[in-house]
Amino acid sequence: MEKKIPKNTVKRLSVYLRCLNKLQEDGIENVSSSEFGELIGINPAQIRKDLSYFGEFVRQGLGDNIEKLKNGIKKIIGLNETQNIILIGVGNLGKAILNYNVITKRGFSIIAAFDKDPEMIGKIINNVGVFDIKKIDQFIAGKNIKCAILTLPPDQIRKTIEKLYQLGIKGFLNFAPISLNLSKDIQIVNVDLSSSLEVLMFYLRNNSE
Amino acid sequence: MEKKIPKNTVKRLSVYLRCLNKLQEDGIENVSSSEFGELIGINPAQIRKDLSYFGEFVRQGLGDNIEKLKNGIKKIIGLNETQNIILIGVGNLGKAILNYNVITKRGFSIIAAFDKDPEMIGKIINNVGVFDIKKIDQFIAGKNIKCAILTLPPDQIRKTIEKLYQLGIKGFLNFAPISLNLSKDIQIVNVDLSSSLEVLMFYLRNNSE
DNA sequence: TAGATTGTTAATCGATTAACAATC
DNA sequence: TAGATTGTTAATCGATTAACAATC
Repeated sequence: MEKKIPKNTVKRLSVYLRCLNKLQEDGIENVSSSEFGELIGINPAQIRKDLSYFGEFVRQGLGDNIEKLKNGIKKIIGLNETQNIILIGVGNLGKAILNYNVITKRGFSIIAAFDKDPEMIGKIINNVGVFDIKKIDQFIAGKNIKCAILTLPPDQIRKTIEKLYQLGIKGFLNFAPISLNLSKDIQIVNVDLSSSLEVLMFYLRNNSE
Repeated sequence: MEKKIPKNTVKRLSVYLRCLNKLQEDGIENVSSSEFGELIGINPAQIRKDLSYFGEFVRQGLGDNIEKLKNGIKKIIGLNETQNIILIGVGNLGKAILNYNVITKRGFSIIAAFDKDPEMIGKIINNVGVFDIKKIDQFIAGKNIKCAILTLPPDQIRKTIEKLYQLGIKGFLNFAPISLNLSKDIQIVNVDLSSSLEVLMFYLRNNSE
């Protein structure tokens, strides 16, 4: 990647993709950046700028085909092909995510879940098998798995990341409320419910914004 | 609020709070901004600047007492007193959140859950009762509830927000992957798993950052 | 007091937006 | 062609960081 992509641009790409899908479902085939911007509440210049970072592939511009644009964004993100992921920790949250079909619709495939609880091992949840965490090495071997969803207790996160990293997995979606200082080589995205609630609370009290 | 608080400052306040709690658990009573910054990987000047927006209350500065600082941040966020919240939609994700005790530890109290499923109504999950969504009006009346967690299917989100807004609830934590253009008066924080996964995927492919 | 650490100003850096020539 | 819409440059706006006098 030649130029540095702003962090917010990446987040917006995801928003664009979702909205383009929606538009396509509604049978719309083209949008201009101004129409699109209007729709999602983002400045049209922002949209054009965001896309220009990857400008090679949509030379015709937004005004043209939604399908083309969608595929372009998918390619940027790496979702032009289905991504295999695994889930570690089949507690309440783990189960909820296994049952959350939106992830699948978006081009991800959870191909296995792992837990240490004998009660859970062997079960099948929404077509995903639960395996013994001890056997994860042999399961992963040879499969193309780039990232893992971690729905484990906080105290097991670090250990698990280190283990999976050795097995070649470098991307993590983490739900535990902890700060980790990890190798630059590891990509981690944190989802923190209490933190989100706190941010919400703040804006509720100071809602001049 | 005199000056405008940067969005990122608010997010960081939440991080600060979590880390201060951690430090306190470890028996530490004071930190300097440089130590603290080192610990959480944030520039000390950034921390001082963030806190200076609310400068009135920690005149002594970070170098002083963690307890004092913690209470200061709690007060800014509005967590100096327990915040009552409700949860709408007791599906898999709803259940997971009800069972997620971290929220409680952080100063929130989920005082009730609501669903329309007769099978669910009347059940108690982790000490939270599940009530008939139709009776929500009378339940809420007179109680001090400022925000709601929405774990409903996407197509029911808008309707539910409008309803709750009329009942005086203006803050929402939303898990459905939709973009809503709502009244400025409403505060909404979105948690979108697929979007988080997409951001993760992007950085995995372009991990020069 | 002397040293450490702050709060805040000024400088830097990055992200957003307006404007417009180039393109379809 | 004329009108619309782009991609990109330049201007603006905001957020981060370095530096330092003021404070404990």
